[in-house]
Amino acid sequence: MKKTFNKNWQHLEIESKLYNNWEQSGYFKPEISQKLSAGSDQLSANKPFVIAIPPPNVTGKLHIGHAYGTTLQDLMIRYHRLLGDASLYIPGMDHAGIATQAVVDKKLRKEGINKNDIGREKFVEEVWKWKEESGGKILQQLRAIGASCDWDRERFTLDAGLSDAVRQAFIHLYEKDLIYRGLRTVNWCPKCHTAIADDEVEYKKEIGKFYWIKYGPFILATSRPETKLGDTAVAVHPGDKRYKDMVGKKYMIPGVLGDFEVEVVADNAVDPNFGSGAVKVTPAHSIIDFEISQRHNIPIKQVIDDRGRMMENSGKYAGMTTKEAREEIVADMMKLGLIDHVDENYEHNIAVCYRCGGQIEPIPSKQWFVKMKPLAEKARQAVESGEIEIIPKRFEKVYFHWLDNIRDWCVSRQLWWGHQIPVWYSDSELSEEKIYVGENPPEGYIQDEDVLDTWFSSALWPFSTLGWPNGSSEDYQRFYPTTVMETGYDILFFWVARMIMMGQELTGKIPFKTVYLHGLVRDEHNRKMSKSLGNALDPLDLIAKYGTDALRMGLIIGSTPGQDVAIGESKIRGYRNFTNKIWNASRFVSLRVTDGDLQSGEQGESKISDLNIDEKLLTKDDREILVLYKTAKDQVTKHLNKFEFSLAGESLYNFFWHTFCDQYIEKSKLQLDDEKIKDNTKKILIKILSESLIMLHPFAPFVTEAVWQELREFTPNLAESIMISTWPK
RNA sequence: GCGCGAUUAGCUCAGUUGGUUAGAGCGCUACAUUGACAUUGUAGAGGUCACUGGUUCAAGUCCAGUAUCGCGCACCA
Repeated sequence: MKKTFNKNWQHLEIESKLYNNWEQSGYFKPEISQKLSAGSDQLSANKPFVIAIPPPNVTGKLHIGHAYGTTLQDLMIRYHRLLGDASLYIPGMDHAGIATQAVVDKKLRKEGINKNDIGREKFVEEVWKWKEESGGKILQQLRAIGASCDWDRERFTLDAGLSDAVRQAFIHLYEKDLIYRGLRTVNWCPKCHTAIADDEVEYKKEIGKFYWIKYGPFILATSRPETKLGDTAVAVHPGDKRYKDMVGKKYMIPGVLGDFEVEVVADNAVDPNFGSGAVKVTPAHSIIDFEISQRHNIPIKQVIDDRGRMMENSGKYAGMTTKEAREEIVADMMKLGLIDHVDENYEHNIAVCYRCGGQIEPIPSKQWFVKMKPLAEKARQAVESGEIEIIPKRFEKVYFHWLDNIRDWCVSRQLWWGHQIPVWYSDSELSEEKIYVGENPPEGYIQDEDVLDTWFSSALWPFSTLGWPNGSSEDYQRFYPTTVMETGYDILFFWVARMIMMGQELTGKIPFKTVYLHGLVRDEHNRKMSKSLGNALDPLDLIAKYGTDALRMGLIIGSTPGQDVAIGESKIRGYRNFTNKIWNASRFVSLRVTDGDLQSGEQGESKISDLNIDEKLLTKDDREILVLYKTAKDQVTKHLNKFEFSLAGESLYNFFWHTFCDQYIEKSKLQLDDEKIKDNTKKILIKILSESLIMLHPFAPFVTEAVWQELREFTPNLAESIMISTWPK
């Protein structure tokens, strides 16, 4: 049966078929390169190239940022597969603790179900049900982007293997005294009803009131007068002469609930130039104040509870929200003449939860913390020594700064969805008197109710996905450490730094050699994409309209690591034109080489028996294109090896379109009519076309494969798929 | 307050270790239509590379400073 070439690249009909073929043929597996390398039967024949996907949250729909990251990852994987490396792209998803719990909670509420009525077990069951329904969609979307993942190795942060990894990691850290339980003032989100880590707190500018209050012998300022009920000290700077004689003394302070005693301490945390230089200290409801209290042995008095309401010990204010209590207390202080004056337009930052946007109420709470200092030192060393390279390099400075100022990481969360902490207590008060950390708790012990921060399991991702803690598992042995970690710069601290720390501590190795950080995707006017602006682009819409290849090229070309990328439909449309150019150049070559019909697109019968070009028959134009081709090929290879994807893509684009198509194909039209050099010209066309297709494949996997299959009809020795062909030497 | 980035064509951005006439996409102008492709081709217009100073035979690129915009971190008691 004769093949016909359409006039245009029909991405809609063909892309998913090609993807299914690839997946079924097993080309996505790293073992394919073993099969291909002739005569080699040992696994070590091909050097591994491994990327673990940044696992998308089960909650979400893939947005264009995912498409960008996935494209970069898949580009590297496909390039290395063509180089003959044993390339493994590990797919998976993240259970996303708070986010997922919130989504399912909301969904159940709509159905009139309160999670507290059905209880933990039932609720978690509901989340699993929801995960099964929603999770699959994301994986289909990754396929649509062309991600050549080995789906047999797909992992989920809450599956059995990874849960085991989390338990082993926790136990290891506990045994090495790198994780501990402590009562501390932590960032508490009353809405999510859980503690969160320092870096999960965001700050929002707000105009509020700044109250200058008469405070015994002091006048001092506060934006939160309601916390006065929990004050236990006043702090001043050690060098502040104004208060020198007062340090160490105790004073009775008049308050709305009667007088109370505070001690004056000197602490460097106080800025003598701000306010009056004297600070009221509320250890229970300010993390800084808590730290001051620890240094000076000051008592902690909690007056706000975990719902953000005043507690029993707050007299007439008990039960009020902090906001209500503030108004009442201010009014009462006015009456008592305790307010000196008020700044009405005081601009300050308020702490809000990164997840729900609700205001953070610091409260004292028993939580688990990871000791970060010892881990951070080694993590610093790995990058400093060059063992790990961060691209672009300037992020190394950001990384160092974060590590140098690190605080202990609060890893326990008061949620139900996640890895329950593998700690058991002998008594129901969950005191630490008798505690068991491990896997086989003694009879009658009660497990800690809390779960671990989502990022705790994410931190293990590069090795937990490969079989760790089973150090002798084949995948772990062969593919760990992974090669490249490609992700957004916005999660350098949340994720990348913690993977490095956990990798070093738990496996004794760095988890990856190169960190490639991409930027945020913005709209074509460089504005942040958002629902409210209505400028968010849906990658699936774009794929349907212009094809995956066009989207991929549009995202890659003209973008650079660490820098935000602006993209709009017009850019993608431009690259759609390019994918069509690839299709049509191939159509031309195919029809002329087989002596087919350019009108109908019907392929002819002629075949090429061998591809050896006769040097003696080369025309001036032939020589010229061969030189230009070689230059382009060297450029592209060089750029890809240096992670310069945009430049590689641009070189290819320009060579293919404006050199090969615009110049050589035009010249070849004359040569193909000359019997003497006709065959040689065909060979040159095929050589440059087929090799260009291979180089274009990581950028535009679908159209290159579609065309490759056409070329195989009449060209000897082409691999059964372009995916597993060989990068031109 | 500390740190980082950006400033290049009308718009959005590339520009690798300093080296001829500074590039791309989109947009714009003129011409070309049964010719692989109009999702095209040919030709073209459009830039004092934010500003000031310095290093150099040579600076968009390196150094110092200024301005504007953006981001991160810390703090705001």
